[in-house]
Amino acid sequence: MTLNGSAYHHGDLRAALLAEAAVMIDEGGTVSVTMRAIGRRLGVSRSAPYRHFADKSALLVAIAAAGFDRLRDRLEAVGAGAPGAGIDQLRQVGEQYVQFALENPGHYRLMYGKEAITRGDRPELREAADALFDELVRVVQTHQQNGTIRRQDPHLQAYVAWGAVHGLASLLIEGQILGAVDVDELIRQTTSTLLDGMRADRPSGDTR
Amino acid sequence: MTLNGSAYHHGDLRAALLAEAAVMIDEGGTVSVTMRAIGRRLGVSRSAPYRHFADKSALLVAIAAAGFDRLRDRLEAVGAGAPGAGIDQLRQVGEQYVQFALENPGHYRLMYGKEAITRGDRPELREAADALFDELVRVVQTHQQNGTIRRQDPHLQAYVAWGAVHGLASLLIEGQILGAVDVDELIRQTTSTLLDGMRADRPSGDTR
DNA sequence: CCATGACGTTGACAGCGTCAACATTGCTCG
DNA sequence: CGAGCAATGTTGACGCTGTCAACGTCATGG
Repeated sequence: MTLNGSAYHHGDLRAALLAEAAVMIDEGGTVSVTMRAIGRRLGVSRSAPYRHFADKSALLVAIAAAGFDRLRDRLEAVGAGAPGAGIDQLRQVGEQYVQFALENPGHYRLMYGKEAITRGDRPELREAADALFDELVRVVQTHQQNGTIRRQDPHLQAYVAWGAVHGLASLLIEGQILGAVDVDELIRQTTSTLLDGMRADRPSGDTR
Repeated sequence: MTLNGSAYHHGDLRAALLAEAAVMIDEGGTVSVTMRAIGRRLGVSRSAPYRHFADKSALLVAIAAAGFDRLRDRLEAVGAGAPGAGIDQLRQVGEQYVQFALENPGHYRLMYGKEAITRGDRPELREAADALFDELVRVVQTHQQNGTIRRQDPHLQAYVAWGAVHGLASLLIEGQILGAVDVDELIRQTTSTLLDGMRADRPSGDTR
């Protein structure tokens, strides 16, 4: 690969496209991301991006997948410090999850919003999302073993937890939560309620 | 108003637009909804819709707001039968919430996805969403009073519950939950965990 | 009975995603 | 070292979109 290249050949346009699109997402949301506009901002012609991504959706998929990777890294880092620690660690994982969404609302929306990403299954995206979920399952299993939470199908429990933090993150990002609510308190309350429920010795009511 | 009208004047185009757009949303998602396509399908010119909606976003807002109304009606209906009943009623509210999303994925996405709806605050949409949340708060208060769940700031608790069901619904709709998971069991597990957490006498760990 | 306003249509414009044809470059292999 | 090939970038074009302006057409109330 060429480091710089002439004015004609960009050098590393692929990386530049990803970076610029990411900036645009944070500035004006996925809606503002336009193949032509990215090119314009990078001083490149409108269809140069098509040398690196089959279509707009492929570009967005790459960015979304990278988002899943970053989020997974962040959650992994929580457990890295004190492996197998207790309930505070579980709580931290949940809080970091929501925090990530709050810090990168545009990215987060893109990761979960199928609207912008057409054309059925993009394996790259699926794998990145699966890797994130696997990390959640791992965390759940660890804390089942040390008795922090009830023993139970870890996949099921991981989905429940994922849903809780994702839902909160989503509501916050979409501006559904206004009023005089202390966001930090709401996050803590959510993780507390969730963990209490995951710790309870038996389900409320029968499982039918 | 005219009941039928000639071939020129449609009769009740506004309602027809809303209905047709709703159908299109369920068929192909919000992406497939196009001002021109709606007109085409209704045998009307491409800019006829602009006599009834200022722009595309206004049309989508109207549909999304109607969705919130329908969802609220559905949740209200759960409580109407046996006012103030116990934990089974609470569970039912949660399950009906998720069920609504599963039955109307396109609508549900539109209701919560700010992507398709531009131009800042549309009061119509905000009011509809607020009305839904108010209903959730009411349910929470009722069940606090009859001792089903812990007494606590009802708004906070309603947000937690909303987040949990919304998150699950969202993950399901976006196809994040695959594998050999029994969806019904997952829904039950989510409501069980949530309700256990809302019932616990004190938060896990201090509230800090 | 006719003017007026509500409703519908057509023409036009700019912006978009994307393809095809073409230009330019750097790297590889003889 | 030089030729050619593959990678990369550009321009032209097409059909689609949202939306505005100018223009028909109709039902209705004064």
